[in-house]
Amino acid sequence: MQQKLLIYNTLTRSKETFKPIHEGMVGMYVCGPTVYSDVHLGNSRTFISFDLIFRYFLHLGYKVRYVRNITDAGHLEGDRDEGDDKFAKKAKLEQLEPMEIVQKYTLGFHDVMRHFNTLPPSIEPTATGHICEQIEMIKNIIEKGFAYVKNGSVYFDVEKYNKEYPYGQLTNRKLDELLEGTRELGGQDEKKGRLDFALWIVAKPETLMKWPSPWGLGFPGWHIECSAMSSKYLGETFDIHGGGMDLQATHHTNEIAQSQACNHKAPVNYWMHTNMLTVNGVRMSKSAGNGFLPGELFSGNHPLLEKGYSPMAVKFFMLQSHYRSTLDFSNEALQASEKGFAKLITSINTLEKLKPSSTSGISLNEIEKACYEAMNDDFNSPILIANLFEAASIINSANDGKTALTENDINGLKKLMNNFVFDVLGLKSENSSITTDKALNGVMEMILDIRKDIKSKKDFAASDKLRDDLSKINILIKDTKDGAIWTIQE
RNA sequence: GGUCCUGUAGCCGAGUGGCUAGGCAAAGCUCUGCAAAAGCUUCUACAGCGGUUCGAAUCCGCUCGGGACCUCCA
Repeated sequence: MQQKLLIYNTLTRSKETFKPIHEGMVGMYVCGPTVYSDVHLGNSRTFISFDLIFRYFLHLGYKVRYVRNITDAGHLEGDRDEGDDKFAKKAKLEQLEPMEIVQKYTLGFHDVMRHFNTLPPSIEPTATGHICEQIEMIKNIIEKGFAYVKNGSVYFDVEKYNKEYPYGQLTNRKLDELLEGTRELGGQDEKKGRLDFALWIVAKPETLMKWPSPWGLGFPGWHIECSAMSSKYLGETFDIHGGGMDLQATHHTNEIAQSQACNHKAPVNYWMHTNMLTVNGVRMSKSAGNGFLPGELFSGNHPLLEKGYSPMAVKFFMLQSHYRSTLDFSNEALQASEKGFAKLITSINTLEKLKPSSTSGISLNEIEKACYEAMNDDFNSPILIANLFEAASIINSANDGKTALTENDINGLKKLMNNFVFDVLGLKSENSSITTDKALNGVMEMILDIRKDIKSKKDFAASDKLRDDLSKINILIKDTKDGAIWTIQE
């Protein structure tokens, strides 16, 4: 806890020493998914990155309130503030109630997160569950004079806001520059300024999801939900707000404006943004049509995939790059991670059978220190992993009898691997003979014993048949110099 | 057009003034009835051209690539 932790803050474009508002506690808000379709792999990367951050804070002993929302209303197809929201559109398409869409994809999202072994957030609030809070906040913004009502809709007045606060501070841009980049307002547009965005949108007769408000029936704009829910659960100013880099320019910029307009203070101390997953150098996204679904990746059922990859191999692949760098997706890279991950896990298993020696040939403290230094430097997981491979190499060397480890060393290595591989990185062993099924374990022990007997009589035909037959029911036998081991192939 | 980011060995990726990650692949070796694993060793790169410096992949300038945002997106 007394360690100096550096965090790259988008606001200042530099690494800053993390100082929580309340000693020993962290308030963190991360923009969650919009649940109108399946989350793809790029979305998953963001949540895996923040899972790493969440886990590291926990490991350091912080009490963390991690809020990650579910956007289940009010997210329009375009930014024109017209038309139906994404849920209603999808609902019509699939002939379902909007809330059936929400339920379906929320469950799917949770399933994916479970596969990736991410910890659930402390609170997972939904936009539809916080309509009152959003309406209250909009009322507040109107009272403060930064929003105006037009035909049942409410818009945020960006140009007025910018006279008091720097609107484009998060992307380091001035209002004039932003204005140049936007499209002309159509004649029928209700907005006063080109950059103005909707806080509340009037319902049309065909709108499915709508709520009563002081301005009539309607539904909230996209940005207001995060401001309303983050301030409700974390306070008017909280420690960390995260999300994908693509949210920086619009969504997060508007969040700051909304909160600042209400409370006259900055809502967030540290803004953290994760970078994009790319395919052949181009960002993975729904609109580009190059999005992989996690399920396709696990099964290998996709034209661009040579085979399936396990969730942990995919997660390890992501953790081998820094969260602020783009990461390019390819079969080759994924296979490299799959093997590297297996190597790391194998070394951890090897640790169990090491015999302690009376002398020590290593300096465990140095490796441990390097691991913490890596994570304290803006959550540098690639460097952490490099150090863990260093530890793996020591373990292998000890197993070969080339390095001496005391009992203390071995226990220290176990603790190190357990802390960083399982707790901080959130990885888990996938294929192993470690099963809770006592009967299966007993039977396998017997079979291997019998096979050992057969082999010692050099009846290789019989022993190979046993191996082949077992592999047909997905139990793999490998003969090592220390005897045979078995694994279940999933 | 505007605002930024980026170019690192066959591939993926850290590093941001001197100590030159790591993984995969490849080659050689060890172990080995076979199969499969596993282990060890080797391989030294920073787009190009200038500049600053005792010293640059790292700082500055230019050129050439790649990408993001400014429109829904994690």
